[in-house]
Amino acid sequence: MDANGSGAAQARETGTLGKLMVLLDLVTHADAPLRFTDVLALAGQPRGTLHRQLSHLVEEGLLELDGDGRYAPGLRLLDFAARSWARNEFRLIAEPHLADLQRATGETVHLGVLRGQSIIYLDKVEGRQPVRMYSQIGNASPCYCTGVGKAALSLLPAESLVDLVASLSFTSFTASTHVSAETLLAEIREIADQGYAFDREEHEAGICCVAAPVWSEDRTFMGGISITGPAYRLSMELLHQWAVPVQLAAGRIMEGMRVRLGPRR
Amino acid sequence: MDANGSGAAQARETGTLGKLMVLLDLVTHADAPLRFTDVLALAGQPRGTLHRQLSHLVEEGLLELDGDGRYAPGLRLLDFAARSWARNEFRLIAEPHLADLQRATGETVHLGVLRGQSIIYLDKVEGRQPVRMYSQIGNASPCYCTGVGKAALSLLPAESLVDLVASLSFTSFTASTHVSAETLLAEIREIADQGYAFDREEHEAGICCVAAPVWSEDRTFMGGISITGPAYRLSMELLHQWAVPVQLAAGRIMEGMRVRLGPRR
DNA sequence: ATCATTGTTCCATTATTTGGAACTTAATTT
DNA sequence: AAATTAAGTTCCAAATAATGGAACAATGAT
Repeated sequence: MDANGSGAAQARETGTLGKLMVLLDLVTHADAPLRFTDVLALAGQPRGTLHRQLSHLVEEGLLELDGDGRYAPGLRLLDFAARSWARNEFRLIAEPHLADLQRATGETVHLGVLRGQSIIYLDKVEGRQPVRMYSQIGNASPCYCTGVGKAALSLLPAESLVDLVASLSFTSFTASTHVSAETLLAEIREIADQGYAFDREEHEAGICCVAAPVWSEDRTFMGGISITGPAYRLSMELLHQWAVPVQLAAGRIMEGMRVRLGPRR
Repeated sequence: MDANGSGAAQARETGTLGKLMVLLDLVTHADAPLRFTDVLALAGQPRGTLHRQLSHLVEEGLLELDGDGRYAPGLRLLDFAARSWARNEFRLIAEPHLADLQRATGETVHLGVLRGQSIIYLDKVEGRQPVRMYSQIGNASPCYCTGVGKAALSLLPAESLVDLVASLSFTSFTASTHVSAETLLAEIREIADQGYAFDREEHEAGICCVAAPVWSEDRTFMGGISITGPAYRLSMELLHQWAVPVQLAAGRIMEGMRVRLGPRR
């Protein structure tokens, strides 16, 4: 939970839109469709106001209201997302290099970028197992307990890093999850020196990864790529070996970005 | 073009949100990131107003503004969509039956629902080829030239059907695309009798399919499933044979919905 | 049948959005 | 390099939309 960047209910300077987005967040983050009364309790707004807001969201297809009067995320969001994804330049450039890395290692490869306090996964290339589409793509995961997340944090200038880390609220997903700013910052410094990051079962028990940072020159995209797999198969020794190919792939992606986007700036 | 339901620039009764969604549509439907001036020309609004609206959308992560001052769809949309998709009950119930159908035929199977004038694809199960994730899922396609779309239309009560068809603006994607309400309505009537629909290369040259309608009891979901493939492999004779298994799979999905959702109503 | 809960509509008040113009910055031309 | 033009940003009184309390309807439980 609290996976997305909005986190605390801070007042945003986005007027009417901000209020509606809070509601959209609320409904999409819920574990099941919510009744009007449920939303009422969560949103803490006057009934009349809330009713109109929800109506507008439904009218626009951002939410859906089923026959039982329960609100669920709307399918129009899928259409928007499909477009957003299909045309994303960072992903388009990275794609072949992710596939190469997958073939070289046989394990699952991810591409993610930092947005607020979260890593949003842009692509995933899996091995032979039947792919569960959408499974990871689009997912927002915390930056402080994922390989890509920590790699991304290592790209931030000192001040931004401290600010961002200070604003985190740590959830202990496993026994190894960072739960303090101090230990996290210490590891980030180490990652910045080394040029690669590990996830030692910090987000999900039994899953670990090695990641390298990737960024675009204009800093629109700051994220990373990772090789992920089950801990029983990916020893720390193996992950250390893979640090090199991950960094090389990251370098090739950045070179691709430079060639593609550089001339224009 | 005009793939989603919003189609004509009809004034929506959704106040501020509606105006912002028009902008979001505009930017996400463009073929490339748009400069402020481009959006200005397309939206036809005062500069000051537009500037604030775009700022709000960017602030909320629905749009992104790169270093060159170009607006692109925001990645926060991916997060919303991933949640919308992950929890969609219709898809969850249909999934195993889609996989069965894929195995039985060896061809690609789709699940889609009608939203406005568009079919939004909720799932796709492909054969052995490496799956291009997101490739079709989330995509909005016209209802009048896809198998799933025509199957969905055959579920509508006469009056709604006529209204919807009247509001369509036909684009001739191939030589076989319906371009008139009359021929389309005639085929829909036929489909309603038969219980299955074909796409004879009407949306994409060389691609055809057979589809059967699927709906939930409360009519929240009206759509269909299809077996799709290249015309050279899928003769009309073969598609006719597959009409039976597609209809059977559709029936099993609906039974699954009844069991899962029925008790609550 | 009655009461309690949930969901919807209404409207004066309040807050936000609007749009024109002035202003700043960046790009282009002379 | 200076002048010119275009692009992008900020400001504020007027227009518009959102708010929230209360009354109203629909649903469901006792």
